[in-house]
Amino acid sequence: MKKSEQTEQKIMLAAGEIFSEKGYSAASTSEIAKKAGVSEGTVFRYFSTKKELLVRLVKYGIEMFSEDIAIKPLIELTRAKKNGQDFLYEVSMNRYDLWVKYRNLFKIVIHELSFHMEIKELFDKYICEKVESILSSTYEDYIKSGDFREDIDSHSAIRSFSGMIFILFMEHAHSNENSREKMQRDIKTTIDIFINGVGKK
Amino acid sequence: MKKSEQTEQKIMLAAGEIFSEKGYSAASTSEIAKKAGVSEGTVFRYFSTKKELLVRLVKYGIEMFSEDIAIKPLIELTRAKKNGQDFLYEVSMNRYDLWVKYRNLFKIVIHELSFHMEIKELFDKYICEKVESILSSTYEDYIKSGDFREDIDSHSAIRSFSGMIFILFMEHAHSNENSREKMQRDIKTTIDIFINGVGKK
Amino acid sequence: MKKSEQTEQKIMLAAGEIFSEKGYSAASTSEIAKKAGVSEGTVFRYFSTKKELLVRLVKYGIEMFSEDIAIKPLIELTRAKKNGQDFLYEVSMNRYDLWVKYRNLFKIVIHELSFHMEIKELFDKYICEKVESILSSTYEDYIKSGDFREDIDSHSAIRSFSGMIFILFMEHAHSNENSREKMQRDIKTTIDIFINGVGKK
Amino acid sequence: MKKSEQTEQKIMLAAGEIFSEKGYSAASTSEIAKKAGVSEGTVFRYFSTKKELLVRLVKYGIEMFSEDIAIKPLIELTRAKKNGQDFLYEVSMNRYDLWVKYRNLFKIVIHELSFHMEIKELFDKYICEKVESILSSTYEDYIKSGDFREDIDSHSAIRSFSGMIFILFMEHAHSNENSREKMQRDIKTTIDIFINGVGKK
DNA sequence: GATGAATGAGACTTCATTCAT
DNA sequence: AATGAATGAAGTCTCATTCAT
Repeated sequence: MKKSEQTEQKIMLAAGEIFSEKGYSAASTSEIAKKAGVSEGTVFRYFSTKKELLVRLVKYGIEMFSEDIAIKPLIELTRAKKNGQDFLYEVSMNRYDLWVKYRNLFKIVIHELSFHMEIKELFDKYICEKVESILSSTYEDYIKSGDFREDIDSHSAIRSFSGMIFILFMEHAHSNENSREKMQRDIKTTIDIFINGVGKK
Repeated sequence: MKKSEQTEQKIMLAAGEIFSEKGYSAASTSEIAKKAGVSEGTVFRYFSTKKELLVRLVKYGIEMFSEDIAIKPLIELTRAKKNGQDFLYEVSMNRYDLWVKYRNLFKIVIHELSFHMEIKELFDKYICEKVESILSSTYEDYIKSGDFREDIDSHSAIRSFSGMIFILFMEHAHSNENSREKMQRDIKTTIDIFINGVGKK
Repeated sequence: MKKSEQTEQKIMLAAGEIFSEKGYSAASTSEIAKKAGVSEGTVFRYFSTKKELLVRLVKYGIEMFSEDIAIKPLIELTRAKKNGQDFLYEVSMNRYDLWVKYRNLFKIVIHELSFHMEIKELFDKYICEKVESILSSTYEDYIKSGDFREDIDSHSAIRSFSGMIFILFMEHAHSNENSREKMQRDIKTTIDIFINGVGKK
Repeated sequence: MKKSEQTEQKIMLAAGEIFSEKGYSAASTSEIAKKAGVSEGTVFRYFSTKKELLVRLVKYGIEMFSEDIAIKPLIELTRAKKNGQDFLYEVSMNRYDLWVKYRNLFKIVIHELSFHMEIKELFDKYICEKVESILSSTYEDYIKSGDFREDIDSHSAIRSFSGMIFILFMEHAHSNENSREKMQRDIKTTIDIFINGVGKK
């Protein structure tokens, strides 16, 4: 990696931490420069604008995330055709690990989503659509194979499942006791609810 | 209502709109003053600090919300003992109407939650706990009455249901086609999933 | 005069001096603020932009100049119908006094003319056209009265005369020996050349 | 021409364009470097300072101009002894062509004259004095030969004539319709005024 | 000899906050 | 009680200049 690329990385890394910590607009470029160990002028050599720093940072993060989400799980999935329960568990844990890895990125994206069109577009295009497309095709396989009900449209199902998982992650993010083991148990319960419902048979 | 209270209200109203529109830290007190139709000095007569304006605004909003959520539905609930499905539907639609009414407040709370301890505490204390306590006692009634499974702890169930509904609201907030009718249908589907699951019996 | 108008004046005055001394773009707002005896923030309360400060300053100066040039000499002119020689002398000396009074303004206008469209427009509209219109009508009176040649178009004549006077002012501005007496003599010589030419009869 | 001289030329050329376009102090060295097709570092290898770039550029330009003005016209003048009218016409058109050729240089010199002593000195020494000395000796020849009046001192005459021509050039520079033909006509009129005056005989 | 990455001082500008009126 | 003028600290950004490669 060239030196200039290293500098760019250092700046994006520092910006990622500070943006996620105090939000884009409360973060100052001087603080970012200091954390990155470069002068403020250098920040603007690489990113002509504070906003551009945000957008490039998110774009770069999402690209990396995109690779991680697209490649890794599909390989594991095709390797062993699992039942719905196990599949969802794998997907959720994989997402959880990604969540941990990309925690800062997600925090930034979720926060700045509503203030910056560019971020919303990246989010819609590279996260929502991608996740939906991966899940929906698999979901419909399970319908065809007779495991899942046909009278629930896959969009609603996926949305509901995503919401359950999303809020679970949030709870863990904001709580102190957030071990991987607890997460495993919580995910299993959540999937149980999703597949079997809470109603008594 | 006294004149001074009116002024305070005007300022909080204006602040609510601007905070929700561009975020707390990107909002400027001068813009708030202008929208409220008062001078900048006046803002600081009522709120010694921009941050205090945020906190008092959220506190006030949450108190009003608290009354709305605590009183209205409980009356309706006790009036007619419903089955779980109908109860959840009522609750969800009621929450949806509240969401619409308190849209700005929620947007602010969700955004500033992670940057301001005071907001997080208010949120935990007056929203999470309140909602959880209302729902969990009812939920356990349904367990006892044999409608719901005993092997799912009420916290997990409530969390999952909240997540499903939350993300549904989000989808509507960010989409263009967001009529009340569509919401009614979506909520019914979501409750169906929650109670019966997606798995084939 | 209200206090706020006083402040605005102080800032424009300071800006006028510094702009004329080192040019618009080499002048710094902090220096202007210091010279005006206000804080830098105050400068931007009155002029949202450094550029706006320049434009408003020029506009204001030109308006004052416009009044001075339009009203004063016309009164004197109508009072006593003079011959061409005396008329031009009066006009030139009047212009010289204005030049001394508006020295800074002219320096700024002449310098920034070519970099800022707004200034050029103000200059064309309020100085060139005004001066031309005042002079040309009078000039044509002299033609009609048989004092001046008919075969020189008034625009060329006025342009030539203005150039002679302009460069004379410039010489005085850049020289050390620039008394009013010397100017009077130089103007008389210049007018002699203009009316009689340098060629021998 | 050596390679290093070429580079120096390229930089001065680029600087000349940008300085004349937006003024010395609003021009940035990075822009100059880009336009010259060299790196920013290179600019500072050849010119230790932005200011030095300006001064050397002007010095170099004035030297070239000096040769052009001193050599060419004198040859033509001595070749054919003309009358005053024709002589002035030749000189003016020659100056006009030089003006077109050195347009950028003149614009820079005129603008920076009052902000940089070095430029003013170069201007006075190499342009004013030179032009004055060339013209004044010739002018006095015409006095002696009885063509021109003796009662006008040559400095005043030359100054007046220069002003007329200067402002004519300015008018052309700022107007759209600025053909060489129009200039020829305007110069002839101007000279007519200069020699014969506008007064009726 | 040339490059372009890095710097840091300083530019313009914003804004929460104070205070005389 | 209310105003809005004034502040000054801090923010984003620019740019001449240096220096390792």
